[in-house]
Amino acid sequence: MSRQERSPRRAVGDKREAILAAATELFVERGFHGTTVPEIAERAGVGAGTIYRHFASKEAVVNELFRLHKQALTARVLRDFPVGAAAREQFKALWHRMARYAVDEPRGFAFLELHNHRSYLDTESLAIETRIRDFGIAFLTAAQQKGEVKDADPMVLIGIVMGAFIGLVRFAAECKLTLDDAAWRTAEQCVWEAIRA
Amino acid sequence: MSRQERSPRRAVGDKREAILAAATELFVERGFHGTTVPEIAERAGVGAGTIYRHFASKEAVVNELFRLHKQALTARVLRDFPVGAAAREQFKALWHRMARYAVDEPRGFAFLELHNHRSYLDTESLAIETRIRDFGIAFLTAAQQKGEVKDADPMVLIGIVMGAFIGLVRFAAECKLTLDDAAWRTAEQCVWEAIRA
DNA sequence: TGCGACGGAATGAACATTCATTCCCTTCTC
DNA sequence: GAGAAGGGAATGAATGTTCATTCCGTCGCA
Repeated sequence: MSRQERSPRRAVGDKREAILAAATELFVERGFHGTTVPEIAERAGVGAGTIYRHFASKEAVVNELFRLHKQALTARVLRDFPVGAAAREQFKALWHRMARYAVDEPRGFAFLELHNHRSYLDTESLAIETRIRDFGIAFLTAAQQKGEVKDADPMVLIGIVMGAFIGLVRFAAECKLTLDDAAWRTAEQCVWEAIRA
Repeated sequence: MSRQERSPRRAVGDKREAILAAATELFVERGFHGTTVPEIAERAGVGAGTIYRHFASKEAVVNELFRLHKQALTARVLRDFPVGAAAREQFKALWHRMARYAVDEPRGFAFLELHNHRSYLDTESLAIETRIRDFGIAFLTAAQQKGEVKDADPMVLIGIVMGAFIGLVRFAAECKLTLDDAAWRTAEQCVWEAIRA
């Protein structure tokens, strides 16, 4: 509380945050079309009209969320990437950064893995979409040239790796089992063995 | 036309099938809540009211679809399973049966992997849901006892395997690349290496 | 006291579902 | 064998509901 003296407009930011948090939860639970604006307002503890004070439309909310969460994930994964390291180390770095994001921001992660977002994302959101994938493909291709990763189609490999990661998180969530550090390391080793040369 | 003389009631089955096929496509494209009943009717080439002649509600349609597709997949995977074989052979059998289903019935597969179906599936549908998973866990546990598969938590392993499979199919679909037999075999080998002891 | 953020009832559009009617096939009558 | 009658499937305009969005009176702060 005390640190908010600075900004007389603190309530603005607070409500905006509350709306985004409530919308993330509800979109994860029921999907975009299954969630109503009054529901978002209620969970956020604001009036329905207030949402339109901060966002142009329900679509604007979902696009803002997509960009925020995707950029948070991308930033974490790409920051200080060990450029010169061996592929094994690079893979470990990628895996554990994604894992930390999935653990720290379970709702954000679930939101991103949600649907066929396709139908309501705008072009800017879709452009962000491919950044991590392109990075992954570049990593795999480089590792293949060093002979550290299997010489299969990089598309197949990235599908396996990303799928395994998402599958693991989803499965754990469904079975309500918490993945500890050991489980994450075990899984990382398994998936590395799937792609190593 | 001439071959339809046999069954005066042919239209009944045909329309029901047409409704289910149209609904599968639309649910895959737009999700359950994003699809309207009149849209389903239009794509099926029937009147909106006709849908209610065959199904009690939109929810009944999606539950029927879930059961049909899930049972088709389950039947394929479990039929003539090589009970006595080595884990390596059993895994290959499981993988290639799932692969054949995904190739033969891409819409059915996409439908099953769709959502958070949770919110609109009835209890009967949810019960079917777990059959393949339970089978997979039994397979993994047995293989672990034979020392052929890594001794990690079976939940983690099944999450990786199922996730990798789904990720592969999704990725291929998104990039519009067709997986040929060789790609499927390569992927199978990769994923086996992820879990083998 | 004035200004702008806020809430939530009001609004119009879009939806799932219904129902009076049409259409087509079968069967009965002559 | 032709024609009329009956019945059940199909239809799509009509219905009541729910939704995204708007509007305006209220309230808190300066």
